[in-house]
Amino acid sequence: MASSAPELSPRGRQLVAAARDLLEEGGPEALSMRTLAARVGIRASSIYKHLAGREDVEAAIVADGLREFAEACEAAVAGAPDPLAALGGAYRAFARAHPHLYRLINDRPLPRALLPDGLEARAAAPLAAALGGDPDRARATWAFAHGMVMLELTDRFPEGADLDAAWRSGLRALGGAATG
Amino acid sequence: MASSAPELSPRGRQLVAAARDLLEEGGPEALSMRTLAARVGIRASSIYKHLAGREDVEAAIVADGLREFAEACEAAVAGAPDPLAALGGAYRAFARAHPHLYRLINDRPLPRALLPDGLEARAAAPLAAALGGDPDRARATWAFAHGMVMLELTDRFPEGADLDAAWRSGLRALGGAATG
DNA sequence: GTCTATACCCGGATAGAC
DNA sequence: GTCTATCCGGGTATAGAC
Repeated sequence: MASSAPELSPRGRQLVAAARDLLEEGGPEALSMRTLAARVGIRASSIYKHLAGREDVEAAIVADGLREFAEACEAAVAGAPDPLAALGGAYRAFARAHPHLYRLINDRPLPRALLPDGLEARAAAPLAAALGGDPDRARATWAFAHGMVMLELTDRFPEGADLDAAWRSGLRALGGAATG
Repeated sequence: MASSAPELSPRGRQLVAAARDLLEEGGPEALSMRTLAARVGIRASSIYKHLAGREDVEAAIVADGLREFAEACEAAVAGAPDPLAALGGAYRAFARAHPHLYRLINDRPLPRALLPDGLEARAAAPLAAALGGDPDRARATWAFAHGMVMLELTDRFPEGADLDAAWRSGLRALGGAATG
């Protein structure tokens, strides 16, 4: 079972926010204890009064990002005529707006022990609801969305590929009735 | 246009093979110029007589791995009654057998300038053929396979999830006729 | 809580002797 | 082609003064 993340001091929250900014601006290489300290005007050694280390910093960013992602998905499906299409659009939009954050969250194992209880399930719920209770189809559709986003972010599609059309084609196929 | 990779000396080939072993055994962190040199019994500085640097080493591993992947896909579809299912099985089997190699190849931009001409296209051809000329559906199916593999490798599916069933569900949906 | 100073580890890469 | 020696950079983390 996941355990709730510990409360952070104001300075701790400031550090996490600055760390996220550094990550989103310059990718993982841009986020080091030294650069993070410099961003908030202290020394690297002082960070350890507020956060246990780099893993703690990253886990806090993941928790914030995952919550925002869940909120975006919930907002997208609310009242949408085609929830699956709305969800796909929100998924892709989040990844394109926050590519480094998306990869920090989704491209490696989750730091589950450092995340708030229930957050992972909350993020997964809208897709499960849109697929109407077929968990295999929901997982397949999640994989499709994650794969589309990762291949786009890593520049793997050929020049001129119509990614909107690929999204439509995939969601149309996967959104149909599951037959086994 | 991609340019052919330069020929390697026997020592160069030995270094690339050793580098791939280190990667597959211990992941990216296990592959450094120093560990690589130690593996073949020389000093790190001597590597630079055979390879331009780390990027060169990684590109050579990618080229070898991508060729092997293409061969595995070609073998899987040859004479298979259900080419798409065969391709899916070969795709997942390769990723599970070589997780670190899979990620080196597929989880970041390709070093196209250092790869042999035509290799990227060769690796993509079997899937395009299995999807019968619908490029959008082929891209969607590629994304599905990549997503399934990445989510499995990064331990993102819930405990007890039936991944075989998710693969079947996704491939069945995506393999149907494209309608738009 | 922050500082200075420091320690330790790792990495990629180069110069020049042999 | 290999070596030694070295440089530079990065990272995490700690001790002790203030």
